[in-house]
Amino acid sequence: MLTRERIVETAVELLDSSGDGALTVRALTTRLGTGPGAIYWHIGNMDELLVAAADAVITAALTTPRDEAATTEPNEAATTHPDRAATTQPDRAAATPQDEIRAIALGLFDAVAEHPWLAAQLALQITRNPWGPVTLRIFESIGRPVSTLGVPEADWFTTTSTLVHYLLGATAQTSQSDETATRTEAGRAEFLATASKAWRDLDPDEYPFMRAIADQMREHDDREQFLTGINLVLTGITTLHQPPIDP
Amino acid sequence: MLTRERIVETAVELLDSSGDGALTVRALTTRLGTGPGAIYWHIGNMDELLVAAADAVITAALTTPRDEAATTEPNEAATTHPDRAATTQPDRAAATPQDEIRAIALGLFDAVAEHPWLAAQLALQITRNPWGPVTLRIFESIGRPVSTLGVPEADWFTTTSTLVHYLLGATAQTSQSDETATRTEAGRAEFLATASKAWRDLDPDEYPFMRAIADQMREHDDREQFLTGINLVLTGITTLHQPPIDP
DNA sequence: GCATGGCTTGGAGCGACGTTCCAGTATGGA
DNA sequence: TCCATACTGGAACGTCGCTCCAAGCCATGC
Repeated sequence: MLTRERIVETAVELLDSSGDGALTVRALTTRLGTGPGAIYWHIGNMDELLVAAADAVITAALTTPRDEAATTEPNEAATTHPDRAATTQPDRAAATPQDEIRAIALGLFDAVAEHPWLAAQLALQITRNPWGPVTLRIFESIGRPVSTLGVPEADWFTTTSTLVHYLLGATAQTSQSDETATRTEAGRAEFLATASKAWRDLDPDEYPFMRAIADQMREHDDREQFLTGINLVLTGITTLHQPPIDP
Repeated sequence: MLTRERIVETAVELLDSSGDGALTVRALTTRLGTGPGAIYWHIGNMDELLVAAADAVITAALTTPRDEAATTEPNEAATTHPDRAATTQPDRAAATPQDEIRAIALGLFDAVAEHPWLAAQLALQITRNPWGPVTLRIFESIGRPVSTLGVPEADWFTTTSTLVHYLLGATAQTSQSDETATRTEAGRAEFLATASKAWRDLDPDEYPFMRAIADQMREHDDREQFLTGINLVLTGITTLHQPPIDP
């Protein structure tokens, strides 16, 4: 029996294994041993399928407890800390709101790193339908800890927007689409060296700044830089909204 | 005579007038009164044409002096402040680096608002080719004032990245793709009211935060919120990098 | 003046895509 | 047993990016 879930699942598999352009109706039909009519009975649209695929992966990334280690058996991790396990998101509690935000952001960052097609999809869906299910979910996840951050309620929307926008921009650029090259450690090092050299060879009149930071480009780590950016925004938030008078 | 510039120019016209999906090779051929072979003689690829179109618009947005008023005759504005006029970008000088960054960011924001197709293109190109000409130009423009901000040179890359990533994420989401509806003032108000109501009707268990900020959604202004976000990041930067010891 | 050879053009056509249409099958209730 | 409804998969349509190629253009050398 063909179900919407099975189609979405297969779509994600296709995207994961063969990249952006691999998700075609024809590829789905062969993989599922069926015809286009069957697929369009369950799914109205190719775009709708892409939204569903992205939503599935994002939802998984947002609800999975961020344990940094347990990737195969999340239940096992849950038994490690059996108290506190009643909440929706088992671990992660007992941390500062800042820690929560960092954890969620890193979860999304890693999800995009694991599913390179997700970067383009996120970007596209956010421009085409700014408040689709994907944006909504991310906003809610980031907004919840923001509301416990001490920010006045009137600024919740703007503050969360800033965080989410940074997060989306950063994941968009940092998703190595050049898969094969950047998959390995050596390939990534080579990529960085090449880019760094390209910047150094730019026109000094037109690109003085890029030339100045070419070295930093070669030595930087995407994930670390992402976290630094999050911390920068968090610092801005706490600086603006809670003056140094400590209770 | 057909030239690459003429093709790019026509491509921008097509995109501006008829939106995202209007730029096809066939549309170009009819508009230019030629055939596909002629076009592919000057342009290697459809993607390459899209990059060129985006680059053209972005470059224009980054080099135009941001005078908020003078759109037709930039030279006139230059005479207003005749000193300092020797730099590449006539006015804008004599301001703080923060002002410069705000001006550049708003310039990009307005460019995306004026060319709605640009949002999706920026997002796509940045994920597909993170250091293409468009990203490079934006990075250089933002990075230059950042380097005069008092941030230690070792942090220039990360700091500029944070600003650019926020900027890209914000413009991506804030580009009303739903053109006709949001073009007019009334249409936009209706759009906001509808979205706000949709948030209020969400499941209280799953989306408590979105429900809490539904009102702020209805009353917010995109451009203003964008600026607030920029200021938030700028505050984070100055807070982290120059301790309150004032010279 | 004229032939030559390299740019440049535009039309025909190829393969692949998303999508629709529809004849057919299965299944569960009357 | 019959039938309505849910579902399937193959054929086909229109459009897309792109390639191929015969013809045109035009400056140069003879």
